Order: sequence, then structure tokens, then C-alpha cells
Amino acid sequence: MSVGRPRRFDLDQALDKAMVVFWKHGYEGATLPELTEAMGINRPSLYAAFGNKEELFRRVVERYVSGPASYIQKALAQPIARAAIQQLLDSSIELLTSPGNPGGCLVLQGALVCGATAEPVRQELVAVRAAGLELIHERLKRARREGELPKDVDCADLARFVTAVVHGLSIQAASGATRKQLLRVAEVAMRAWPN
Amino acid sequence: MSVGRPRRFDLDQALDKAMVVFWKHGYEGATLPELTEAMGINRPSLYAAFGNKEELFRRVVERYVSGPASYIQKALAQPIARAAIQQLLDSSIELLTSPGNPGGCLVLQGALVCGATAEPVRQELVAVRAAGLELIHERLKRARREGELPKDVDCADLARFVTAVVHGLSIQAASGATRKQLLRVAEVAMRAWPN
DNA sequence: TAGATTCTGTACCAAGGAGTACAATACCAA
DNA sequence: TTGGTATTGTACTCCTTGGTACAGAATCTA
Repeated sequence: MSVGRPRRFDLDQALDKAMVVFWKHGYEGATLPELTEAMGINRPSLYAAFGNKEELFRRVVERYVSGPASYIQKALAQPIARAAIQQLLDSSIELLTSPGNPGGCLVLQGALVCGATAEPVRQELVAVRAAGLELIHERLKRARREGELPKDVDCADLARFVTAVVHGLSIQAASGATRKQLLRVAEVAMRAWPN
Repeated sequence: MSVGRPRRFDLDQALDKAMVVFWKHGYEGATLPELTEAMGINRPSLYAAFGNKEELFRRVVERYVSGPASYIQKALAQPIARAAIQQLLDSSIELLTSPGNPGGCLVLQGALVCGATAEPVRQELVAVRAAGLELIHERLKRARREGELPKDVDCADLARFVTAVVHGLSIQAASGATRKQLLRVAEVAMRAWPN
């Protein structure tokens, strides 16, 4: 603890509160009054602690990736590739429809499109999505090396398919689909698995 | 032509210009200066002709559904169900990656999430998406009646899967994926077709 | 206890948002 | 030509947005 008046709120707790707001309304749709209200702090405190709205959002995304969205790495760590993808879908659905937080995925609805000023934020989210795709791609390449996938399977195509399904599930969740419905979609999707 | 000073612009042309702006930046991200500039008219003309931003957007969505997005009905009219879905995916991809207009789908990026004031707009888009799902669902039920699908197939699940894939493709397109990449994703997706 | 330091809270600022008043203009009908 | 009508263009209004100045308050150090 350094000198000076101590901060009266917890940084991580405040980030979690901000996460919910951005998740629900997107980067542009989230207003500062809404953010400060949810975080339980006033505006100057927010600016002192996080810089500005954009930096706050980046911190939130970081936290989202290493927190709620960390199920991706966990799933892909499964020894059997097919089970890894299955678990990826299942745990995606669990997060997307978790009753405690807004439906859908922050990385999608944070800024799918936006006005000119938010363009850097959009670009960042595009990069985060690309990183997710790459994780899946790497896992599938490993599966093929290890003989779990036929040699004639294109791992890039399959990875992109899996990503597309996860994104599609996210949209459905954001549009009000139930967990049960999405789990059945995942079941159908798994029929595309090569054998 | 009624009395009074004649309008100096074409309503439908103006709507098409506005469509591109909303498509690219979303409902909230599109500003009135940007809209009027693209439409080649000034603000009072816009308000006189379309009411306000929200009504303009609704007109644009109508036009989008009955124009660019009408490929859906066209595809589903195919006599063979499998071919209908195949064509649905292919023509989706064609629109989503058409060089002339913004990547992705207006019905998704128009307002996936938003601030409080745009909530009615978001709801409308949710309804439009639900209508699309229903079209596919009906087509699949017909296919099952006609013996093209096994009786134990759940048409609702399959329809939702197809919808999710299309939405996933839209996200990918909005994130910079190429037409070729998406066509291969569609190929993978079709492997989930029941037989 | 005094000073340095950092956070909090009120109150403000400039910029940009959507929407409109009103005079000028262009057409039709008589 | 004249009057009625609807559009255009300039110039506004009001509100919300993100961001900040500054004084007061709370802590640590010496």
C-alpha cells in the first residue's frame, strides 16, 4: 500500500461490474453514468484508475478472456480432440446462457460494428476472435498429427467451422434461445465431425 | 405527382444509400450527418420523408429483407431440401462477402446490442431473425413430410443449426474472412445433414 | 503534528448527438 | 398571374456524451 488516500473500491470488482455493462450494451451503448453507477464509483475515480472509457474496455476484455472465456483453453486441453471440441461447444453454451450475466459473448457484442471513434476497439475484438480461431486451429492440427483426424481433412476449414458455430450460438443466445435449444444445435454440429 | 415543390431525390435510392451506412456502422453508430451525406439530402428532407432515424432504419430493414436478403426465400423454394439449404448457405455467403457493400449482415450488425434508447430497434431485429429461423423450420418440416428427412430428425434443431451457421458466417464475414474460406465452412457444415 | 500524496465528490466544460423553426423556393391548379 | 402546397437550406435548439478542474478528505511518513 503506497502513500496517499487509499482507494475505496476494489479494482477487480469494479472491472467485473463494468464487464456486465459492456457485455449487455456494447462498447458504444454503455454510457459513463451507467458504468460508474454499476461500478459504485464516481467519474473521476474511474478516470484516475483506468484512464478513459477505451482503456477501461480493454481491461475488461483482458479480464473476460482470462476469466469467463478461459473455458476455451480448458476445453482444448482435453486429450481427445473430438471430446475437446465437444466440450468447447458445451462450455460455450454454458457461458452464453449463464443466468447471472447478459446473454451472448462480450467479444462479439462489444463492438461488432461501430462509429468511427470506436473503430480501434472493434479492431481489437476482431483480433481477439482471430486468436480464438487460431487456438482451435492449432488443436486440430495436433489432432491430425496424432492420427485422430484423417490426413485429407483441412484443419483450417474445420477450425473455422467450429468458430462459426460458436459465434452462431452466441447470436442465438443474445436473441433469447435457451440452453437446451443450443445444446441440441451443438449435437447437430458435431455430426459434421470427420471420421 | 401531387401539388407542391417536387422532391429532388428518389426515395428508394436514398434508402439504399442509408442502408449501406447502417450496414457498416449499425443503428447507433450511424450518425445523421453521415446518413444525410450518403443520401445526398439535408436533414429536414430526411425528416420530412422518413419521420426520424428510427423510422428510417425500419424502412431500410424492410428494404433489406425484401431486397438483398430475399435470397432466403429463393433458396428455400428449391424442390430438393438438401439443395435448398446448400443454396441458402451459398447465397448467404455471396451476399455477406459481396464487394459492393459492407461485410456481414445488416440484421445482425444493425443492433446486436445497444443502449436503452435503441432497444426497440434491437427487438425488431430479433424478430426478423426469428422469422428467418421460422422460414427454414417450415421448409425442413415440409422435407420431412415429403420423406426427404428421416422421421426421427428434429426439424427445429436442424433449422436452428442452419441459422447458427449462417449467423456464424456473417460474423466471420464482418471480421474479414474471404468468400473462399466461407464456402469451405459451408461445405463442412453440410456434412451434418442427416441421411 | 506537519507535510506530502492520493483519492473522492461536486460542479463544470466542449463536442457531438438527434431533432426543428422558418424563410426561400419550386411546382400545380385555377 | 396568383394562390396553395410541399420541399429545400440555413441556422438554430436542447440534450447527452466523454472528459476534467478543483477543493476537500483520508491516509502514510517523518
